[in-house]
Amino acid sequence: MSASRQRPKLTQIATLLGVSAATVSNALAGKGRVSEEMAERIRAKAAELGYMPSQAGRALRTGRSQVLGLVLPNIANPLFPQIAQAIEHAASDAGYGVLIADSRGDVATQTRAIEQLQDRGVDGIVIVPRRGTRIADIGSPVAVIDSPSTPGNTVSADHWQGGRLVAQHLLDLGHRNLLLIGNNPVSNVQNDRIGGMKSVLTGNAQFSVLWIEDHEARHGKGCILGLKEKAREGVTAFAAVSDLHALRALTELQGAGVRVPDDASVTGFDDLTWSTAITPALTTVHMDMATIAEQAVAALTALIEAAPPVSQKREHVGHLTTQTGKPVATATQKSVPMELILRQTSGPVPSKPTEIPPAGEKQ
Amino acid sequence: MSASRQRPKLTQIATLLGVSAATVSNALAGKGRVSEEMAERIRAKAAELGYMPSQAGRALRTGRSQVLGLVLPNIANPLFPQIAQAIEHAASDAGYGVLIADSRGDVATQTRAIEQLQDRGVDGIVIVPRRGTRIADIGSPVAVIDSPSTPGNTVSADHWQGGRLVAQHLLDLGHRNLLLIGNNPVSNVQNDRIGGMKSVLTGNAQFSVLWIEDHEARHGKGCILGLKEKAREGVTAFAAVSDLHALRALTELQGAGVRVPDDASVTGFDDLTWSTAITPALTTVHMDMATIAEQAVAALTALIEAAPPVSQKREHVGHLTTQTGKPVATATQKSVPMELILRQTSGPVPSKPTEIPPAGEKQ
DNA sequence: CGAACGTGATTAAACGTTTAATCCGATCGA
DNA sequence: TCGATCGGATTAAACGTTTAATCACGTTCG
Repeated sequence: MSASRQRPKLTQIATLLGVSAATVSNALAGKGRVSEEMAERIRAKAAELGYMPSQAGRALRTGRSQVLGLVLPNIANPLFPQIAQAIEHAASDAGYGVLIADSRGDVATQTRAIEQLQDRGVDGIVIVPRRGTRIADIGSPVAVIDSPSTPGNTVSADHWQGGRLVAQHLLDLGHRNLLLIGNNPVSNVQNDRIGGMKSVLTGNAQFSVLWIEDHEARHGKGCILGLKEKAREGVTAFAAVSDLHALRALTELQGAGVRVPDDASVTGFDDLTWSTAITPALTTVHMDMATIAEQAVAALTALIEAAPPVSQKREHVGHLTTQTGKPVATATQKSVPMELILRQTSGPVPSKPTEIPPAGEKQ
Repeated sequence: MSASRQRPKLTQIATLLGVSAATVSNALAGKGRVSEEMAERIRAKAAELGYMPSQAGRALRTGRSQVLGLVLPNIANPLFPQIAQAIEHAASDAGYGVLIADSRGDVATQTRAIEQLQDRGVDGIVIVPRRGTRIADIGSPVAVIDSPSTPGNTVSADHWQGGRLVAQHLLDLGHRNLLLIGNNPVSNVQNDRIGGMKSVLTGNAQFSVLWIEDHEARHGKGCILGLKEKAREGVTAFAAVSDLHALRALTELQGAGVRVPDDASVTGFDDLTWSTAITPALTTVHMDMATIAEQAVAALTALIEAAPPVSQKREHVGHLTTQTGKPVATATQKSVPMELILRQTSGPVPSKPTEIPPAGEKQ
């Protein structure tokens, strides 16, 4: 069991079998004209030696690195693991590696991150843009994951439909007085979710919207949201646009003596990992990240294959390439349905008016 | 403002200035013998053209890709964002890109992920091993982030000291009856944390340990932990080895009518992003991931520089290279102190025996 | 004054792969 | 039987960079 001493290269296989390197390359790629018998022997030898092509050599020749860049608004975002994992799987399945980059929430850093990825020679970039940002035309193939209301080559979850889902669920449970909790109206995603919810809450259902950043701007960061009072005023369901806010609501209510789901229901969005780890487990709306990532990567690879490698003598220019040679973003708009995950924080509206213990909490 | 048409290459700068490509390369690298005047002109031209060297060409020649691999036990792990972000920063500062790989919790996948990274030509690998796994000698330079009790070239937080920190804090608050909550005793990290706590809890303080996986094996996954009963039996502090478990404990206690921190204290580990978003905010122990990542990357780059590129004719073998030519892992063991973050879930032990509302919760 | 030296630049090879162009026989059709 | 065709393999160039070896030339020293 001698450990692999040197990375075997094409010429080694070639000389060992008495053929040329080109033949070996062709055989392994299944491209040129190689006899089936020869091809078989070559594949066998390659397997025996544990041959793996040098990405560097290949990249240099083909102009393709087989690597995608993933730029995120903020790696520390709790949703990030889901995204990264899904993209990594999808990319890996498509034969690509994933290089990560962090915009650290900063829009300047975001463009810098993109440039750095390009310098590293990525073939394409998946961007989850900082909220409110639009991705201008950069030189590389790009796929954006955001919300369907983002223009450009976008794939995303159908946040609007997700909003409808959860609102309908609460309606079905009998709730008629809801509080929608969001963080910041600038976010396309949050707006879509809220919009979806609103679109269902017509007729005799009433609701109001609490934007946390507004509230904190007035009362200080990390302040109490005052949900207990809301509950006393008759709100029986708290629908947050993110599990994070749902968690905040849940703990604030529980700490104030409001029983969930007996006295009030709480729902979230995103199905973060810990949403089953809390008691009661959180009712939420799940993004099918696997599908989203798959579509994003598929769109990206399509773009990559369509565009000629950057520095290639193009003799007879195809009728599809633009003047600049940039890939024509086909601007596909795909949206993937979300799924309601029923757990324990949502329940039927209480029959009698909720009995909330008197005030007197410190802070 | 003509957009960069083609990626400029060395020879373009060279011909434009009437010198050879080698001189340009030397000037930009600051290596060979180039007159300061010439170097300046070259740098200016390079900047003007926005020249960026082709990683492919460089990698092929030097055998170095300037990319590190990051292998994680499970990308979906909530701690992952912190780790990934820190590693990405550190690597970026050191001039490296970061390629991610997911072991999906599976040990077989872990080795496969490592191999894939190697095939992609990474210069070194940072591994956060699946719990209980030992990283055997793979061909590449490796840095492991786990716990100090892991053998090999490791850097990690000082989980033991972190345990001491939080236990001492609870002692100082007057708690004498604690429940330590862990998930699985196989984890080095969790063991260290528990061990550190235990080491402080001597004398008249009593405690017991609850391993969640054991408990769930008996009562079903996601079951109630029975903390209310513990509280009634006199436990006043619940110290979890992870914020995740702390959150579970907190919500279970709150839902059962136990006031935190008035009736009981709860503490966690890791300072996950949402730990300030809950009410009351979670007292926890923070890992200095930035420093850990920095040290891991530093150790890795040192190893990389020390080891000769894989396929280089080594004529006069240095006296340091081993027979196999593998990098001699110097097996540094660095541990970075943790920091106690005081928030609202920990408070003084209640003066009178805790008044817990009667049982009667529905599951 | 010739040899040694130092400085600044050039030449050429090499990294490992892909691919267009080419070559060599053998087979086939006319 | 000759030319065209085709299958199967080879040759050679190219991708963009780095670097050891070399060169030209002016200076300095013995």
